[in-house]
Amino acid sequence: MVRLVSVCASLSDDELALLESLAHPTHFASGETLFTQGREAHSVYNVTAGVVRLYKLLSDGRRQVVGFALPGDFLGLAMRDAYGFSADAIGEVSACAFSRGAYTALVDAKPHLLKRLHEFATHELTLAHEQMMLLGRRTAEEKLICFLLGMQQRWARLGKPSVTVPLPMTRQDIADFLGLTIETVSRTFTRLAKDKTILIVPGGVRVMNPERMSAVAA
Amino acid sequence: MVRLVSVCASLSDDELALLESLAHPTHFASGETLFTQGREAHSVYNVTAGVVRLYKLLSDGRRQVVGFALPGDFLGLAMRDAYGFSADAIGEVSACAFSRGAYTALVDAKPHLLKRLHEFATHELTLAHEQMMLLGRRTAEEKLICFLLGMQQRWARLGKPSVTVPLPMTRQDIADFLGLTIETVSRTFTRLAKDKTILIVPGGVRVMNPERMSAVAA
DNA sequence: TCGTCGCATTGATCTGGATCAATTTCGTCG
DNA sequence: CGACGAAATTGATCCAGATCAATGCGACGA
Repeated sequence: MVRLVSVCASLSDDELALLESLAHPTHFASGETLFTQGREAHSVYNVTAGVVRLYKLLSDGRRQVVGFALPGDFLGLAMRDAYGFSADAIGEVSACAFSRGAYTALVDAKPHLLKRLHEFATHELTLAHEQMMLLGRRTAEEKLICFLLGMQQRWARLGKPSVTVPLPMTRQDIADFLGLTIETVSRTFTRLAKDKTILIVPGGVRVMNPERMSAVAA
Repeated sequence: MVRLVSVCASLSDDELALLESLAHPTHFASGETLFTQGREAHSVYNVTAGVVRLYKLLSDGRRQVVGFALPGDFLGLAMRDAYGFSADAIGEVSACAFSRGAYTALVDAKPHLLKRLHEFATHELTLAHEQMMLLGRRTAEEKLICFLLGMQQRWARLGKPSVTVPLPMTRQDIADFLGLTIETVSRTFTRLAKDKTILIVPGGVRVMNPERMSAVAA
């Protein structure tokens, strides 16, 4: 198995062995559901390949995408009785599943690991605060640009630095992440492309004017 | 000292004694700053009395309030080099301060405490996801109603259940929390009062029609 | 090759909440 | 009490982004 990214990077060999013994490697087809908001939380997942859409629904169908999980990300950490959001695969996804029991046992036995998970959670919280700023106070163009730069940085931290940002999710997913409509996302992309700020390519976007984009993101 | 709420509830007496020996009781006057976004993170705080406004600023002055801390809440947990947001007192505030060194030592020494802090952080993350749903997908009226019900529940969990929700923060603070303008907040309050859904009283709001409010919050 | 089904784009119009602009209310201090 | 300043309310108007409504455009199977 590929060495788990992020959380396991600082573990000793015996801790890593223990972790791997408890992990169930799992695979999900495109569009398949990892878990559903409100259902009993049976497992925690560590994504090893692919992208996962995390979202909440309102009873009338309005959707808010709360994040996109990339390889290395942990899902379902809240670990109360029920999952707080739904998760499904965008394209093919591989993940390591830990049963709730295995997870809590592991956490109790290895404070070291708990510390890493806590760091991961506080980092997530920081990102959530930035997303609040974005949702509450930024314009459509700023939202799009911050999203593109954010995705580019995340891929870069995973060892895939590139001026071409892969966007495997649909325009609707992006709209629901940024609190916009699909039409506004599409129009804003078109406008940025006319500006020569970006170039729209199949499956993603090429960053053409990073200076201007960074300036807008401030 | 009053027994610290939430995090310390499940600690043994010796752990509690250790915690108290490291805590610096601190007091802040109305409007005083606990810490500022971007500054070096020297302390973690546990609020013991009063309400704290947590917010992020954009370079052009746009503000997003990311939360209001009530007694029992922990601030500055992210504990990277710099604070991720600013915090200042709404009215008089008392808090226990822990130096960064004391905090990390404590966390390393007491996995039990770390587990509690981690639970606290994951709960915060769940609230942050709900706030994203609110900011991205709800109308002004829904935002206001969810905010009022949320504050009511939080006071209730602290042992102050009441149909009158105290609102020590300004309309501007509420607007910046909900991603609205002060005028929209004011108008929406007025409309809800005309509906007899709420009654505006000095320093807060009285919930008159909880059924309708819960229905809107869905 | 063609038809069809999901996206995505583009255009026309509408509207919820923002912005601009006065008041009004309230808390505080001389 | 009366005057001042900060916060809140209310009204008039505007506009960014939503909504409504066609197309466009691959990918895929027959």
